[in-house]
Amino acid sequence: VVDRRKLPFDPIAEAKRQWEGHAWESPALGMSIVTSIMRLQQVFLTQANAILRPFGLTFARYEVLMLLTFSSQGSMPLGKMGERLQVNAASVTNLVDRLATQGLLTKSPNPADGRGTLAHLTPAGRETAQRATKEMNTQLFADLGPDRVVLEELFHVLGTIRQAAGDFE
Amino acid sequence: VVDRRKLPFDPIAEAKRQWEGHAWESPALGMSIVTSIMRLQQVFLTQANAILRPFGLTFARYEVLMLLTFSSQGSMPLGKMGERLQVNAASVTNLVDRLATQGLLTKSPNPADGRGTLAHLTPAGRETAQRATKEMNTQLFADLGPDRVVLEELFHVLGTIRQAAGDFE
DNA sequence: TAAGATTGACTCTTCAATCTTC
DNA sequence: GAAGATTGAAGAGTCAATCTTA
Repeated sequence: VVDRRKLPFDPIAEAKRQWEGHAWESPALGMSIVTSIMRLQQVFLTQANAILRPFGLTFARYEVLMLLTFSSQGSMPLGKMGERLQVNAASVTNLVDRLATQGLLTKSPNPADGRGTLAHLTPAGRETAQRATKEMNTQLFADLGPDRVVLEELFHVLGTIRQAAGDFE
Repeated sequence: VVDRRKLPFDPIAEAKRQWEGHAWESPALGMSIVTSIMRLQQVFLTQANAILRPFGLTFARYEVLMLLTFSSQGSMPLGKMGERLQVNAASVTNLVDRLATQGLLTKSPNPADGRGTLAHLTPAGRETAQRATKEMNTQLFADLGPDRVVLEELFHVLGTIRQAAGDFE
């Protein structure tokens, strides 16, 4: 599984230099940050999926499970889940169906809306989410590198950019 | 195309509060940052692909083109491209084949290694990359929201995290 | 044996089209 | 008509297995 070899230099910093040398001084920084985000997402996703594999989960399905865990009744309409997770309705259907097949949640018609569907966490789903979170917390979330103060500031800046990009109001 | 509706609050900040309320105070910040990165990548990717669509490109293929643009000869072995872009060899094959079909690059055996393949930028490829970059610079990279000083610091912190995650040495 | 590249299977994502119900 | 949900198609990513050459 050593496919993504470690480079002896930062390829994005190198790209930034190239950009600055091609009369693109101004957007070079933005390009570097967008590329860094893209790369970091891949790294995190790979690590998360490796941690979640023993539980039969992927990061996308883990997020669905955690969303239900945090809901008051352990259930939620599919449309609301899509809003919260910011994913397409088609993705929600796909993820929920897989989790239902795994017995981690059940689907049922929404009594409040004949068009809607409700996803409801099963005891097995709650149990799996709990155990998976323990691993995610220790193996991925606990230590990203920089210290707490820097990470607090980072979270704030990322929020500002997400807001500027229209992710929320 | 208004599928990803804008929420009146930040769903990740909400998740952070939930995390902190479930005896996971310590990893809550790391979870929030990982999730923010995941979400921001989706937002950037969607915007980038919308900008690149008129050129018949996707962000992944655009990166391949730009890498070749910056190489001295306009050509590079596929394996080296995978290292630089930090993507799987299978992805490189796929992307290069698509770009070759579009006439934006050509494939040829590597004279220095009988096992290898070289991708070489065509004039059309160089032209397309140049025009696409103009749009990417003005529509995406030029203004991410925060001012220059904050973005410089952000780029540095992201680099630290990528390094801690083993993206480069 | 190891490295470069390719293929096929699987997951996740979006988009477009469709069906049912409000 | 609009909203909730589903389906199918296309793109991109991983992994595992394979083929060829060093």
